[in-house]
Amino acid sequence: MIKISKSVEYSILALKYIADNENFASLSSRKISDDLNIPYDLLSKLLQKLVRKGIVQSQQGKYGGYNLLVDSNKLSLLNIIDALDENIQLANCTFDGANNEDCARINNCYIRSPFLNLQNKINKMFNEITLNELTN
Amino acid sequence: MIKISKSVEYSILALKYIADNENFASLSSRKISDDLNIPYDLLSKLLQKLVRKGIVQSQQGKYGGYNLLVDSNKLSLLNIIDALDENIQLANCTFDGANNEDCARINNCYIRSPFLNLQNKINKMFNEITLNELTN
DNA sequence: TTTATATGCGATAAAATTAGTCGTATATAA
DNA sequence: TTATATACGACTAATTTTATCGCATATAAA
Repeated sequence: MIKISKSVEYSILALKYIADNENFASLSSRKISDDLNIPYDLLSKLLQKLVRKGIVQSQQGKYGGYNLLVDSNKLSLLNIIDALDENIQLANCTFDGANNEDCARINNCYIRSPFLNLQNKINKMFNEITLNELTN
Repeated sequence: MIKISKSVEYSILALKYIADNENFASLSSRKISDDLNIPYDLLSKLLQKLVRKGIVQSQQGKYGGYNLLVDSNKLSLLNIIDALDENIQLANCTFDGANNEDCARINNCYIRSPFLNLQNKINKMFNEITLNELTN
């Protein structure tokens, strides 16, 4: 429990690798995949999502690849999680507008509100840690 | 991602329910299960684990049930997670003594140490929130 | 001492989530 | 024109989580 998905892990690894090679040619997903030992197809999809969210830029064709569009001191872990359409949700009901379909106990539940508080704290923590701080 | 398992959720619900009824007869797992809408077999096992860890006390036989052994102001979320043999492990490699079987990249990994730091922060946060604070 | 009602617990099954793969289309520099 | 890249939906596999089953043991009350 409380784990970071491989998608997020791979994305952090790749983003850092791209950031560190910004001054050279752009890195292809094939090269990132080979160098970091990340499954190629999976990585490609992650990078495509990051393109759509404006975090990286892609160049198709021969000698194509990816470049970082944002400052790695400003990109937070929460930003990355968001970009991959994931989220921090401690329980089925810990989001605005949850109803009985999400949890049978919701109407007289004594843990939902404290869980929401805790979730907010974790969100805040994840929003305060940047890509640079996530790597050494 | 980043969720609290049903086991932990059910345990918190049950522990609070037991705590609130401490002055009456001890609550049977059947009653807790019925009242809180938690699968009976699952809840029983969770309570059995909590007995083994000294968090609750059980009384078998007719009119048996469970009683809390610890102060609900001192029992932390981390204590409960521990008692259920779960843990906060952000990645496969974020524990002492992780090796190549846990991650192919471990020897020149630039995210392990920051992940460990983040994990420690979450552990600390979870150790500071008590059963009382987890309920309202 | 019998009975009803509890907990104890290993084994297994079902469900859900996460991770990984495949096929095909499109883009583009050389 | 060709080689090398990204784009992306559909699908499969693996893992983890959640739930169930069957049987054993304990004990208070009738």
